[in-house]
Amino acid sequence: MTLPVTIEQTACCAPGTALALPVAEAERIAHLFKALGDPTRIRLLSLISSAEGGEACICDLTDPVGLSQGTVSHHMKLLADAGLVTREQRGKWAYFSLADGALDAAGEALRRV
Amino acid sequence: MTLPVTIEQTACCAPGTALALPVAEAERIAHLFKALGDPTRIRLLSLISSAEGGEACICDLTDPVGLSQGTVSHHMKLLADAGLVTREQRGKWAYFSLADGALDAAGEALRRV
DNA sequence: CGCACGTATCGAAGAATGTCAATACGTGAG
DNA sequence: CTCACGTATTGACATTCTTCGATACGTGCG
Repeated sequence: MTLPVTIEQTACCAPGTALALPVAEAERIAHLFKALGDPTRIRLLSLISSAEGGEACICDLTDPVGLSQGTVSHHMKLLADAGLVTREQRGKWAYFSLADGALDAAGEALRRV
Repeated sequence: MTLPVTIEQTACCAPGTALALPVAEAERIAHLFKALGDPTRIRLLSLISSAEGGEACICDLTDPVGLSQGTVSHHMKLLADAGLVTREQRGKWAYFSLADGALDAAGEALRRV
């Protein structure tokens, strides 16, 4: 983990800088898009959204993306941490769905830049 | 560079997979968001958009982000490669502006997932 | 309970990324 | 032409990311 050493970048500094996004918010936004910045994860999102009922378990996803179960689980964790998907345990299976309005929120974040 | 070894992932395969994004397009989209997946680059975009006239040169950007000139130049190249900013040489200076409709296109890409 | 199966986590290896200092490139001023 | 200055590129280094294989965790079935 890298602690944010930069302090109070929001106030003062170069002219015009005050209008720009505060560092903390830039980090939040970047974190969201970093989750979207991998082909496999885009594919996973797409697979979920086009799946029956808009949800899928890990076992449904490993084959299409051609990666190991552990790796897919890892990617799903990243997507969940970014708030892009939700996880629901049902029996032995973990079902993932697109988080409601998450993609819209991402688009909104773009407009704030 | 990694050549796309995966061939014809679009056709056949697992049931439901056909509806998902083709690998090539997932890669395109991911490449776009990877450019947006760094706090510094988000900050750079914001600085440019909030700058006088909606444009800025490297020298305007190094101080606010607190990074070396070479590093900022590197980030701007990535943003330009992703089609997010345009570069215009004017005298000794290179002026960067937000590419027209690029952020909208990013939002649109999300809707395609 | 014990086992099988789906999922999560861990440790390691290789690739990619962010950063700097140094240097090369290009352009306008003199 | 030569020089100064803004920008781009290079080489090096540390960090992060992606991936795998192996293993641990949890749940339902027998």
